[in-house]
Amino acid sequence: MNLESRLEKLLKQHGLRITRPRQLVFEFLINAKEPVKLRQVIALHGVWADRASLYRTVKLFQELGIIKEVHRSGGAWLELGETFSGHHHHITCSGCGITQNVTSAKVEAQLDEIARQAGYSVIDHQFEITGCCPDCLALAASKQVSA
Amino acid sequence: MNLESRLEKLLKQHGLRITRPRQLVFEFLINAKEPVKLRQVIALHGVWADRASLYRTVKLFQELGIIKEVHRSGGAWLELGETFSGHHHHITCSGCGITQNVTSAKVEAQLDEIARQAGYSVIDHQFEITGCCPDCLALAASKQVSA
DNA sequence: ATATTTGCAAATCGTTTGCATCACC
DNA sequence: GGTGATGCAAACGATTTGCAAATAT
Repeated sequence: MNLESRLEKLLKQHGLRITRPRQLVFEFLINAKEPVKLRQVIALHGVWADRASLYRTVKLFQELGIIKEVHRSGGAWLELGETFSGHHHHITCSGCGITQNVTSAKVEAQLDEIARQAGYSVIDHQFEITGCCPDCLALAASKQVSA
Repeated sequence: MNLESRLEKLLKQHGLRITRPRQLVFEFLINAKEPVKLRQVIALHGVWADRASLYRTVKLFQELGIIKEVHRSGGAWLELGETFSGHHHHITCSGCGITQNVTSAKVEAQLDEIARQAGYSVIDHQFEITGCCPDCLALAASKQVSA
């Protein structure tokens, strides 16, 4: 089943309707392929939907788990929830700003272990890596040579 | 050297002055012992300093690395920078809200490894664990028995 | 003495809310 | 027909800014 159909099904299950602003925000998130700022979503205002509806949609989607908030430098970012995008974490290039998804069973297990040793029962975890991506490293290297 | 002296030294190095609002915010962060919301800092307004000065101080401290922003659910939190508090990460109890610092060379190394395998040079990383702390687990267990 | 920082007030920005209208089931 | 969602406009809260007065070095 494609993502759009799953959205419709999920909304219907909650007695909610499929409307233009909701489809719009969902499409936007799918096409983004990486976390976006709330501001970018609200920028759809005027052309396609009202500001208030966009805010309401984002809030609703968060409650339903359709949208997940990612916390990292620069504040809060939005991406499709795990139901739609799978469990993952991020690595972001400080040069070009591109974010890639990463997964690591090893780290997940280790984080659980840390918590367990401190006597906690684990509910959730997250990690974010910042670095310089291969493309930007290559670019920096080539500039060094020619300089 | 104590923390206050180090603050004074750092400010002087940048040609900045030691003033009441700055001391106030710094003291507040030291006493907090865990990350605080910006709102809590601004709440010092009226009694001890002006709102605008508090905002300005927080911004300045972030630029100087005196204050570090921690990003996690609930938005942005503030704590003393690594120069004053050392490198660490957090585990937060979803029950009582208390945050403890955690360190793990193992996880740090694993995060570096993930980045390196993806061809990145690592600049920074962060992780946050959410769980239920020993105290809250015990409390929940005792309630279960008596119910 | 003088450059910096403060406190105040006004301006600005982002977000939420009330309500009448419109659309879906 | 009735409920739910929208769009608009007004309200709200948080943050920033200009400027004269106060303060630290």
